[in-house]
Amino acid sequence: MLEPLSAHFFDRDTRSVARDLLGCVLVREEVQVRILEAEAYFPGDSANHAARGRTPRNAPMWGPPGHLYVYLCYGIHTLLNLVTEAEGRPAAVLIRAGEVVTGHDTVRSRRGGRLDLIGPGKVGQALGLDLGWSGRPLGQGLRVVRGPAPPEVRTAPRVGIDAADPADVAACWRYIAAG
DNA sequence: ACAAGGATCCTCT
DNA sequence: GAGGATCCTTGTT
Repeated sequence: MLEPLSAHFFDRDTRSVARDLLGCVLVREEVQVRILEAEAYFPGDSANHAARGRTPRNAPMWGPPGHLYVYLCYGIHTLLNLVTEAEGRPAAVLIRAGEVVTGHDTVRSRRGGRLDLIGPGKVGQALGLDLGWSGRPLGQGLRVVRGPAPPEVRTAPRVGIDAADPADVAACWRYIAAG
């Protein structure tokens, strides 16, 4: 449970990483968040931010695995992605939901008294992330440690990607811890 | 330099 | 269940 995930963990198929991240725990200082839901975005995927080429924002997705890709959504929410696959292959896992393990008081103060972390903007807020975290390697302020795999994993289409190709919209590349 | 829009969340009806 | 918040990123002039 205390073993931090190495870059090696992220250096493989993004969908496998997304599934295996369920149950693992994000750790920043006293706050620990167990990952309950994640989505895979990988090379050749029209819903991927990287699908239209490299820009300053999405550049971390091309970088080495095990780094952060943080971006601002709707001007308000910081969404946390963990970069996967070999350097040069733009891919990442979006952390869509979690549950607070420790640091409840800190999360409440960051979240206006709330503790629920169902939704990617809430996860970023609970961890106190901003755009300055994008591109940083895991281990420098934020790390992920192994946790027990959930008893059951469900899959579903990804959320909020209606502009992508229909086949990619329909694909079940969202992984949800159940049970 | 400008305009459009976004891998969302919260409040109010 | 609808709508507003809010600001960065991007592509275009």
